Amino acid sequence: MIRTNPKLLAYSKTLLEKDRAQVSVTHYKRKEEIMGQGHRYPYVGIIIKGIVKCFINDANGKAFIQEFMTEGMEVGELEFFEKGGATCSVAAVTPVTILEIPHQLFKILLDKELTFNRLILESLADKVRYKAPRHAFQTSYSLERNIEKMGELYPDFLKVLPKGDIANYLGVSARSLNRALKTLREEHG
Amino acid sequence: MIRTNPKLLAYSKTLLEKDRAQVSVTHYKRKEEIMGQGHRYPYVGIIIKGIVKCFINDANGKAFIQEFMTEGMEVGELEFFEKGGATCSVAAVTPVTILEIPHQLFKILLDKELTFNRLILESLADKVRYKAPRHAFQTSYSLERNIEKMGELYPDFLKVLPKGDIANYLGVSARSLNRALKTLREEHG
DNA sequence: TCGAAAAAAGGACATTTGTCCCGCTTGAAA
DNA sequence: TTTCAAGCGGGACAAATGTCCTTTTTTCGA
Repeated sequence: MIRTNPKLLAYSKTLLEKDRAQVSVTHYKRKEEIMGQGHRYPYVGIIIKGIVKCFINDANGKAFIQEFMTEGMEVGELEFFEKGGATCSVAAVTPVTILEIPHQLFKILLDKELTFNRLILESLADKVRYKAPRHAFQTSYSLERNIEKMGELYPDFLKVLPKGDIANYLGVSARSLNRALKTLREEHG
Repeated sequence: MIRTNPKLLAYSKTLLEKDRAQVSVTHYKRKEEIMGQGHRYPYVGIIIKGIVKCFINDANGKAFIQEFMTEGMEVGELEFFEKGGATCSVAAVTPVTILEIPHQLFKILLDKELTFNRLILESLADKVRYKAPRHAFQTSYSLERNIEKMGELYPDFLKVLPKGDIANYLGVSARSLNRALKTLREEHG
């Protein structure tokens, strides 16, 4: 449930050596905004370290978290392909390091480097593939079952992620999340 | 809410002329299965005509519809990038015509034809981009509001799509859908 | 170190949605 | 034409979730 992309991370590290002059690295503190819904950025980001949340703000001010991401995941790549602002906001959940690839370089790599091109294609395919079961599961099973599932995928989630974020990821209110957690506590340990 | 891809449709039509010998065209009847979850197919499909639903079957036998798709949309492209079966099933909602591009040809086009490569990248980016607001909206607003939204995006949806499919798309039971439709009828016309 | 602010937990009640029915309509196959 | 399965509509009740609020705990900056 915290997505990662080892191949793209590895490629990013070679980029950092080979094309160091053309890329930059930025650090973000916990809770800091990395990208804002509707804004535009002249680069594609790749997470080198830390955990981010990618979310949409609805009209009522509530956030819906699409996914949590960590090493090797891209942010802002959708905006490279379609002009127009970001559809999601991205914020740091833990301290985060981002590699920024300027659009200009991104285009060159995409057109000239078959390896890079394929990595990006696979990364996009992966994001599409992942979203299907994620949302299907959530609407089909009980909240308790979904929480257990998170625990299987990432045992430390309760320690690392704030309750509010977990609730927003599951698409329920904080109250419902608490209720479900209590039920689970009473059932087993 | 019924997704389409005009650019890829246009490209497919040129493919049909230029590489006619290497591609094939298949017709499907209403309700017929085009791809089955977990199965593998040696080609990528592009919808030339008709409406399909792309869905996941959960353990309880209920279906969750990811998206409805029509002209120019791809099916089965995710399986090209990762070996392993399809994550979704695809079935015809109306009579459907599919252009089948064998994996072998798909690979060649992807590697040699920059235009095609870019179309596929954009198509994937589009699928990712679209899923964020779709699911965010659904969990944030009332069922009635979601139904109204469908009406704005596709006025004929109640005539074209079976009620059961609409309910599965919205992630609610048929009973809830009916209730909401009744409420809407009582409110306005 | 203290105090304000944020996060967490949960009570009480309202609302929404699901489940399980039953009866009506419709369309395709015998 | 008859028949039967599938789709549609809705009643009655149960279960899940949201809203609003209060209290406690934690965190972090002055």
